[in-house]
Amino acid sequence: MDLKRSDLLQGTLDLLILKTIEHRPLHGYAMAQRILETSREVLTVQQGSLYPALHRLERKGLITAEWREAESKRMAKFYSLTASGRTQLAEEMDQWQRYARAIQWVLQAPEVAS
Amino acid sequence: MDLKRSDLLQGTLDLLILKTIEHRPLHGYAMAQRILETSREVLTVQQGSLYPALHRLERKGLITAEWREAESKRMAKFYSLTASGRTQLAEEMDQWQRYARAIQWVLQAPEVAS
DNA sequence: TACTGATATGTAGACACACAAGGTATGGAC
DNA sequence: GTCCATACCTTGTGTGTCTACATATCAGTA
Repeated sequence: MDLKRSDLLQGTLDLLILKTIEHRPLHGYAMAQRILETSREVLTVQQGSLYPALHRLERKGLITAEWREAESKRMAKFYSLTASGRTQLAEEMDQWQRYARAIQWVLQAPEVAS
Repeated sequence: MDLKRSDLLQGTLDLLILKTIEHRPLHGYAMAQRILETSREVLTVQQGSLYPALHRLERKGLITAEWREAESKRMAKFYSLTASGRTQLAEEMDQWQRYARAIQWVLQAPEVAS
């Protein structure tokens, strides 16, 4: 009924996840918080998007999981980048820059002379 | 089989189309050419994406079609923005800027102190 | 004791949309 | 007469995000 648009552009979630665990392992819940925080409250990652994405990335061998105790004293699944995950991250960052620049060019294209 | 990734991020095609006909009506085929050109060969709009998108936008009342003779002397369907299409364009440009900025923030987030 | 809220993980089903692959037709060049 | 660029279109498929739901633990509090 409402015109609610999807929060994330399809294809960018993987990039966000990989980037967020670039420097240290995090569990899913913390990733979502971290992304919300670093995006200054703009990007909300839904749990129904996050967990399937994590499993997908794990199946692809880009991240690995390990159960550890979180700060909260509760067990949580910490994910970290694999070597190929790191390569993938670099590629996806590159592609994003390229893509965003291209869109920008279209949006700023000078009006054509009639 | 090949790792061919999708050329366009889902959700951005409408924006590209609306922007491309902002200042003058164009037919579908020409839009694709124009987007390819203004994006400096980065963004390729497939016909199988373009035409359904045009029909979608027309159904939503954001654009209107009119058969006219093209430069090529052949009949072609020229699309132009409606008033609500113009509003939508402004909104989508806004949202894109907001979104791209947010991604950028995540990608440039300073490493957390351990 | 029972409750509430934040933490933490997960699944099932719906839906949107870009894609590949196929098709039709016309006009100009050769 | 054949080929290519132009111009339109549809069908089916896959991917990925969303909503909604289910489960469990722990801390604080009434």
